[in-house]
Amino acid sequence: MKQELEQAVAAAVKDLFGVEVDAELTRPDEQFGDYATNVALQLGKQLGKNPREIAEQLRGRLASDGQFASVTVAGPGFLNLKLTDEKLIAALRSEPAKPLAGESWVVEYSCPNAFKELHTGHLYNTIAGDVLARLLERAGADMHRTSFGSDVGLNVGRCMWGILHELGGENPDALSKVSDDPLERANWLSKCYVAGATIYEEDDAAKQQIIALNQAVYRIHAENDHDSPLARIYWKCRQWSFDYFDAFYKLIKVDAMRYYPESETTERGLRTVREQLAKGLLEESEGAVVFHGDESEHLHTRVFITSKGLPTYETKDVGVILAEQEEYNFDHRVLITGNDQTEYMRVVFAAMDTFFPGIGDKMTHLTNGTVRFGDGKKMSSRLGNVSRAIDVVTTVRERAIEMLDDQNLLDDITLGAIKYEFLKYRLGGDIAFDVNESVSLQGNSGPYLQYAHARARSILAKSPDSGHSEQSEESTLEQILHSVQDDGEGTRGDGGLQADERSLLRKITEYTEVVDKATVELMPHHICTYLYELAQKFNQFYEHNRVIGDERETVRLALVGRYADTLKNGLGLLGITAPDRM
RNA sequence: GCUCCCUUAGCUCAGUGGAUUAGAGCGUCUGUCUUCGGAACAGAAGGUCGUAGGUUCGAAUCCUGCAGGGAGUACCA
Repeated sequence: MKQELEQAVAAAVKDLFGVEVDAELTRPDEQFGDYATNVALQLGKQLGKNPREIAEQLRGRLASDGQFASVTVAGPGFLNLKLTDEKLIAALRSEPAKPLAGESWVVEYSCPNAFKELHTGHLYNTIAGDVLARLLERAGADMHRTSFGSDVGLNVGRCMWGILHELGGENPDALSKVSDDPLERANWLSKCYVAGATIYEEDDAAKQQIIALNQAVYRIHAENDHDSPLARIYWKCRQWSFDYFDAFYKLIKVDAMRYYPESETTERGLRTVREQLAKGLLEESEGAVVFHGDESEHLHTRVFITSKGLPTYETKDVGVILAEQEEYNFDHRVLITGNDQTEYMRVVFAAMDTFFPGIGDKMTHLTNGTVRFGDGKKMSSRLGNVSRAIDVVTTVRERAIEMLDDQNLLDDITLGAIKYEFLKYRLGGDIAFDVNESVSLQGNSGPYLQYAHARARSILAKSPDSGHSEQSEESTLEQILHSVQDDGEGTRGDGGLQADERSLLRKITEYTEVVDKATVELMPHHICTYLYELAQKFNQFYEHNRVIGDERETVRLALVGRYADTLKNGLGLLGITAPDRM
């Protein structure tokens, strides 16, 4: 709809002044109209004419075109366009665009390391990634969700030390004493990790053991050892970690990702890096293989292979990117990490683009900020004293239990609260996660919107033909059109729809524009902002207008139905359920 | 030191070239209502958009300096 109108304005400009122009429409304050454009101001300079005169001429042309109830010139030359009611109703037919149809997209997110627990940063990152993937998928992309983490390295050595300590040696059978529950197993592994990490700092003998264990794990991979006691422990606990990831994703109801363990991608990265070294695209410096970032672009130098011959994360990242490219032949890859990796990733992307010219344009790096809690305290990622993802879920769930009558809705509300609380902030900056606010039923929260939805559904349930409360789009549309025309006899002069009805309808028609914007900008928070405004608009309408039993019941029911569907769709895009009752 | 990011109401945040009153939520204060789910609605108070300049018909939004905060800055991830 918006695009169609923009073309109409551009055509009018072409007709009158013979110039091509990108007529961009914005949504002005409601009192000014449904859309506004500043083309006249743009043209003023170009044509050497007074912008107001240009606007006046355009106004004349557009006013006669039939789809506008009014066209006005305001201020220095803004054009405010108000659609006819018929046109506004017709706008309900437009759907969000599918510009990515036929394209292969990879979104890489979550990225937890094996042998460790997911912390709050992972939770935020996972929820953000899940929603972005869903937005892109809705836009038509052939979507591939991936995740990348370490299953080798010093942190694994630390954990293995703790495991052996717990088991009393290389004693794989003793693992049977650990719980069967994936989440509890993860907790057990985490305690082992903390024990190892602590003693690594404090005891030199243990430190040497951990270093040896780390090397042993590399050997297990190199020799494909599945038989030695240590190998049996390693593979089993690694699998526990993977099972735990899946269990947690299931718990928070996000789609599973294809997980690339570092051990699977390192070799490819290493091979590639050595090839690039041979080509002269990387350099040897002080015994290490490094990439010198272009200083004019403020890129720094990073080590890809250490002087000891070990691959760094840079090399492993090269490996994953290539693995994803081979597996999915992506047209675009979106990576989401914490914002401390911004500069690091710029160098890796620049290096990749040097190795494989053009691939840099196919990759986008997004970041999520640090999560703070209500008291403003930041989390430390050292030694395991981080705030765990599971603790956030548990805490919010406890609050939800307190305030909920129907405990069957516990998952819906808990996850709605958590997801919305993370998603409502613009992606990139640090955020404050307020447990109390997240579960609040008033204010800008997930449960508030879920409630707003349930409230509307209950009205629909009271309607005469409540048997099919989720009517097809066409029948809803037809109903509104029909009713406007029928009821219109007396009120035709002021346009069929009453002010409050029109105002709600106008807001509903913004939905597709907001979804498009959120997708193009990769910014899900736009949807949150919009849904909240939509709910407020509905409350205003509902406060002042009776639905059931009113003579305008048919129109209003159709509006309420359309509102509820829109809210539900929007929440669905955010991965939040919309129960019919609460 | 250098590089990048951030600074909008008491708190948490939207708004990132457009206007007529810079918007929300929470908190504070006031009103409405014998409720189609009031978990609502209406209103008030609260901001020289960190600061000083500049560009522009027009700046919270772009540029520069400064202050405060954060991150990164070669063998960690």
